[in-house]
Amino acid sequence: MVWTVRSKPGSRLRDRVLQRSARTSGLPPALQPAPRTEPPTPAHEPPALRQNPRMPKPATIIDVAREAGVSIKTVSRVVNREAGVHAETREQVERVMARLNYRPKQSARSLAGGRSFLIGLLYYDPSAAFVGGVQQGATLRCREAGYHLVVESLHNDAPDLPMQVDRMVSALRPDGMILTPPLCDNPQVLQALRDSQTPCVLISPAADNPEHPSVRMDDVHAAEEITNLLISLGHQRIAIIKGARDQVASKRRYQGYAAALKAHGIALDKDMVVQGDFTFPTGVEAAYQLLSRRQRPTAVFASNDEMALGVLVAAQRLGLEVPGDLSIAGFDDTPAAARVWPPLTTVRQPMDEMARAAVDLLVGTRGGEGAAQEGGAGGQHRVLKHELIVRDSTAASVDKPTRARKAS
Amino acid sequence: MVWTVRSKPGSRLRDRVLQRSARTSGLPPALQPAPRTEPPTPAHEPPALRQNPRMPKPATIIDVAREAGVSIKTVSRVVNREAGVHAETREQVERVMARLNYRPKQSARSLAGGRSFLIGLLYYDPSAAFVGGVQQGATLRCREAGYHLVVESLHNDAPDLPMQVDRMVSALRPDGMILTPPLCDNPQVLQALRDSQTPCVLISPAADNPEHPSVRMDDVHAAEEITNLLISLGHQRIAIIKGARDQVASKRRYQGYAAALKAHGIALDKDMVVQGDFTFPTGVEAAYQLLSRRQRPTAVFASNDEMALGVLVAAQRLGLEVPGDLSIAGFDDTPAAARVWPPLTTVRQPMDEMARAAVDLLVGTRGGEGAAQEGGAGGQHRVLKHELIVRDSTAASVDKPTRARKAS
DNA sequence: CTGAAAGCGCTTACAG
DNA sequence: CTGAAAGCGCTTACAG
Repeated sequence: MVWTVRSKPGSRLRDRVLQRSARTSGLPPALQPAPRTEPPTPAHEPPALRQNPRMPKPATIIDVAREAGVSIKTVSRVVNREAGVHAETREQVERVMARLNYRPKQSARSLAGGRSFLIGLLYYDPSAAFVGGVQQGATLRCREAGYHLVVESLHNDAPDLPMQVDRMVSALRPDGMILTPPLCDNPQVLQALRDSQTPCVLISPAADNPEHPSVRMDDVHAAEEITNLLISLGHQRIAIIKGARDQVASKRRYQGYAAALKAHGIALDKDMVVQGDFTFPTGVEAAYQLLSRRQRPTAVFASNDEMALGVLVAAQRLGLEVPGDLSIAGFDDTPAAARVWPPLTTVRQPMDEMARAAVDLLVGTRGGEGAAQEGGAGGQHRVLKHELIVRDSTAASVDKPTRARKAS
Repeated sequence: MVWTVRSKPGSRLRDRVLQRSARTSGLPPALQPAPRTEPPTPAHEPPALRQNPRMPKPATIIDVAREAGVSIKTVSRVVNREAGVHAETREQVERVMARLNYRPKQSARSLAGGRSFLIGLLYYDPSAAFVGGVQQGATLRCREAGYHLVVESLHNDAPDLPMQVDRMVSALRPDGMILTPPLCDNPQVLQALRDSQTPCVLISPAADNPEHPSVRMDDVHAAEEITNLLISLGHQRIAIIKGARDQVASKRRYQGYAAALKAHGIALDKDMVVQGDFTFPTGVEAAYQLLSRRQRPTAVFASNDEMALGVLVAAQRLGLEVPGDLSIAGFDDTPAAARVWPPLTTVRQPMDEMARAAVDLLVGTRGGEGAAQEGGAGGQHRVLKHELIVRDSTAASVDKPTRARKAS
């Protein structure tokens, strides 16, 4: 069939610009196109929540382009801070964007550009202070970088874990994922993420994974430092309450404890090692055990603050003065650690910084240096500095004269 | 200018289907189009995170339509569970979707359909167990409903709060927002949300807002019940430790306490009322005050668990038996409440259910009944049932004979 | 330094 | 019950 057309069909862009202009043309009000009403509410939308239908529609890139007298491509360049835009042009566009209160729509950017501006955070135990700290750091860094954080709570042992992960990444196509323990060590989760080609960063994984970058702190070293502190205060009988058996952090903190003792020539006494599981009651229980020994410890290093709090409560109940009769050190620097009496000596995990670093790795901020730093086939492993927080729950041993007030 | 074309231009759809088919045509391998390589990595993307470039692209609605021998519109109907698709057609499409592992892309659905499938959660204090509980319930309900939860941490007193809110909603266009205290009572936040026409649900607001639906529990009644419990155990000198002055929950819990006393003809003794601020140390401090009175209370109702824990520690330190010498009741049912010894009698806030109800309100699940239920100009206010958790920190008063074991 | 065109993958609004 | 076309609001790939 032969068709004859009288003119080159106008581009869609031009049509739309014209159409929009008509609304503000000189037509008498009665002839102006009626404001678009909302489509009939679908059955699945609650009518009560539908809002004022004649609110002006948000400005689009086309509106900005028209007002600024440039092409939409140029507006796009300004929005994305691409180099190579005349300074005057840029300023003009920025002025119009501000005036129209223009905000690029993420779904359009995502569809066209392949970036979703979404970062996913996968976690297991929502009540863990650790997850909360990571989430906090991640949201703030995301905001700075123009991204948003989508959270997903998963059971580490759910049978359909891979499917849950797949559903999330397939629908949202996040630009990256942040995994916290124990999910960051779950092979099924990692495989699902690889299948979907989603970049991810592991936070405090059990072991460095060559396939994925990770961010963590040095638990061994921190535990060693805190034990050194106790030793430097003159303590010789230093007990440790170990954390949950299935968590790597437990093992690492114990390692640091043992290393410090060894370095100072203090024999590791089995009676000074009690198993806990990171909960308050096991701290209490362990303390009762330890404090009833013929040779009582003069200091206790609990593998986390919650257990340290248990030790504190048990000691006070037994009529012991802290730190007069017993020094107590924890790990984590939870909010409660600073609030109890006496406030706890502990280690602050840099959860916030770990999360920020993870986001940086994913969105590529200072990705250049970061990526070069460590090398490794697709994996770089950052170790962030922790902080020893010395408060009043630790003091010089009653057995020996004080040697120093603080250590490393 | 006059153009002559030899055929009606093919629709974009048909072109694309043909183009895709060509890839699997009988052409010798050498002539087949090369697999698309990733575009050169932009400066802002970390090279280390780019993945295998020749992974097959995910199936689109067009692939499914072609394989199933239907139009994309029909696939769309199946995906959205619209009525009016022949059963056989539906099953055929579903089979193909499963085989191709098809997942609709949310950015495309969002751009075309105006729904983002995103729900926003705005919170202030990330360490609050309350927020954690709400988030947990919200993520789970979102997953069930095919939505995702985007979290945003905001300072309630940030000068640019409205802008921060606006940036989020303008970029993401979430289908709804969930606000927790104190943000749900912040006029600036609410105004910004109204400006953007984003539906929102308030969780536990200070007062019912006629403009927005809300979900909460009945703090007054819960406090009354717990006080009744203590009264029924024979206690007459029941102290209360009030919560932070600026939180409505504090006031409501005190109201319930006072109401219960009045109903039982017990005079409100000013010496039995101490101000706290919801933190552990104020619980300890208040307990010392109360327990040093000439007329010591036999029971203490702390306005939250954290303060109740403080009372517990203080009591034990003073050599008092709990609950033998002193009954203690808290509020919140935090994880610690069940773990301390003795475990705390308290009230469980239905945070999970509140969050789920909020999501339902926003996505319109059972919106029909929900919306009709309460009426109100655009606002419906749901009050969910709390739960009185009676544990071992409360027992019969030593002063009076036991009257009952439980109340209401 | 700037722009015109095509396309991302869906849904809406119609038409039959 | 099913489908063809247009369009959502951007970015990419080119071209100049």
